[in-house]
Amino acid sequence: MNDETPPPLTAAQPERFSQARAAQAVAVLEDYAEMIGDLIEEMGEARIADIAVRMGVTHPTATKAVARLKREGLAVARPYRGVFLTDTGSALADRVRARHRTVVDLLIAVGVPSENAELDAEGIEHYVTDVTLAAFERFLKRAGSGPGAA
Amino acid sequence: MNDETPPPLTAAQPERFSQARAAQAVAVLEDYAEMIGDLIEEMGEARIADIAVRMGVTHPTATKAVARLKREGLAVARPYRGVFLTDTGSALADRVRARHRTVVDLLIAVGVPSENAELDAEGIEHYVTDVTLAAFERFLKRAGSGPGAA
DNA sequence: GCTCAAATAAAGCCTTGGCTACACTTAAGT
DNA sequence: ACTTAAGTGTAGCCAAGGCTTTATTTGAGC
Repeated sequence: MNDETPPPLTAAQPERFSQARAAQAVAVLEDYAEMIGDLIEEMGEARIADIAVRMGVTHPTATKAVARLKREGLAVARPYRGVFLTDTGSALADRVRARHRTVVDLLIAVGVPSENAELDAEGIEHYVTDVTLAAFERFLKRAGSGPGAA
Repeated sequence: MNDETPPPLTAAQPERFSQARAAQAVAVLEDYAEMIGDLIEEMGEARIADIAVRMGVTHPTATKAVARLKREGLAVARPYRGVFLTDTGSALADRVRARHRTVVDLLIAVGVPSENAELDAEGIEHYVTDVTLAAFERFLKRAGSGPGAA
């Protein structure tokens, strides 16, 4: 194709984008799982209506999301009853919550205003891999006792 | 609805998610624009086939993306000819590229291994708002001359 | 100048994640 | 117990962003 033509392709490996796309695919589920976990903790159960309000979507959209969660084995629900998380779903929610906090803390630590940190973290967190998260935690620990924390 | 029932809703404002969703909507376009910019710079023009390979998608998918770019006024293309960026598209590509670099640099600065930094930045960058980007730049400048850079 | 392969386009399908409109349960009030 | 409103569910639509399959166009080679 173009391999022998003048400029040699510098091979920006497409896995990058594949990975980003894959991350995006689970992002929404993560958000819903976390939100449902919050609601259960706060109100004892998570109703479709509340989920919808919190996520800023309409009821049918929330219903669809819950259906996906059920299909993935993350949630259980009986018709016209509340939604609950499975152990897997609950664990996911906890992980997501912890990661969210770490991301927010890191953003603040490097000087992002708190309000913006919360907002940006919502999108960013889904793309923070374990390695990066670990680095964030190390940095926070270091910055906490060390010099240059903002 | 639930306002008067026992537990008071702590109002996790849904704008957060709306904003994240909106950011996600332009993320793909940004990636394509940047990629096309790269290709033009490297090879003089951006062919559909090359775009597809770089993005890790099939040709029709690249074609569709280009159609979207054209619709948004970011690119121009004549059938069976290469794809080019408009001034707007070019400016977007430049902005995206710069932002990408800043995000990668920041990740590295806080201790994320370079390989992971590149990978994660691909997803993260689209959610970094101007305010946060500015904070990143400030941090990098400070860390460059200051103490605690990893 | 014809043939044929490679590149592009066009068409049609799938899933996700939104939406509106409508149907049906539940549960509350009288 | 009946009525009725609120909450859920279902159906059907849309756009995005993938895909495969099929047609068309280009342009290279003979």
